[in-house]
Amino acid sequence: MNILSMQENNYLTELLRDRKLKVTSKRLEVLGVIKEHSSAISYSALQTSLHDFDRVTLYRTIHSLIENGIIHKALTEENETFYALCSTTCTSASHIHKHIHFKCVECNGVTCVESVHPIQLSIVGYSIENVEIEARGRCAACKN
Amino acid sequence: MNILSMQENNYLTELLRDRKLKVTSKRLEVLGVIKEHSSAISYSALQTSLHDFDRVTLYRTIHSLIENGIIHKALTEENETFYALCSTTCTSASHIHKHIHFKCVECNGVTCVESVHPIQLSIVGYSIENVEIEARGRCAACKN
DNA sequence: TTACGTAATGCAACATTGTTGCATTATTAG
DNA sequence: CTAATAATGCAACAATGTTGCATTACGTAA
Repeated sequence: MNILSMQENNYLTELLRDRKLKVTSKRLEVLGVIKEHSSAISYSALQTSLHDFDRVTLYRTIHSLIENGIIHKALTEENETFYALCSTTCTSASHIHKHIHFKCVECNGVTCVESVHPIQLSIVGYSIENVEIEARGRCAACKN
Repeated sequence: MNILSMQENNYLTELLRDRKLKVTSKRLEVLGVIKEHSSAISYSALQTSLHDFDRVTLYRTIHSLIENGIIHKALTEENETFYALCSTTCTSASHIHKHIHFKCVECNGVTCVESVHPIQLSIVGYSIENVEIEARGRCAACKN
């Protein structure tokens, strides 16, 4: 293990310690793959990247990482689930994302992007706890 | 068949004819169930409501209804898929919804609601074709 | 550092939904 | 009414979700 991956490892270890989660090799593996990925990673890509990894362990690992505000989910119309690291402010109690999940119809990538203007929603008679926004179109790289 | 259900039937028949889809009993059944439901209906509820209905036929029926702008999909964090009738302006070419999919954390119902203010999104360098918004919270009935 | 309590993991098993190919049946246009 | 074509039913398989339980690994306290 080189210095770079050790630093990586330390960062992810802190992430888990902060949430009082046990630091296990499986969790570090999953987080490592998600973090390496520049954009959100699909479930199938995540699974493919993890060798000798029990499916149920992956399922439960993803769950606990989501529950504890370390990663979050993005859904697409095609019924794919994507995962990405949360911002550092997320916890199990406060798991709110202000960004948009953008799916590029060209390269099929999903990225978390900030909206130019803050988004304010209100619905008469309803109380809103959380809002998720999915946009579809062409990303900067595929636009031309 | 009473007069009410005949009218219902006629309305749904028109819906299919307008999109050049063959009017079949299976499609009318599916549309009937979705239309009866006051809010969006989950896949499992839809399947349960349809007796003696082949799973593949349901799958393909849903697909063609979506493709032709008759129904649309709403996704939830819990990986459930909900379906609801589109507004009358949807076609296969233009399938854009301006409303919000609201999931009530109390009654678990999903409803299509209009936002108080029009929603304008833009992301620097990206071209946006469509936007879907999912809100979570308590609906008017469950709020108190 | 070791031992213990507890949480994580691996395995088996099953459920749900997605998906394709192909033979059969029903619908629509003429 | 008939022919062309699309819809349906069935079989089969794939992907992901989900639970229970035995085993293993982690973290804490001494």
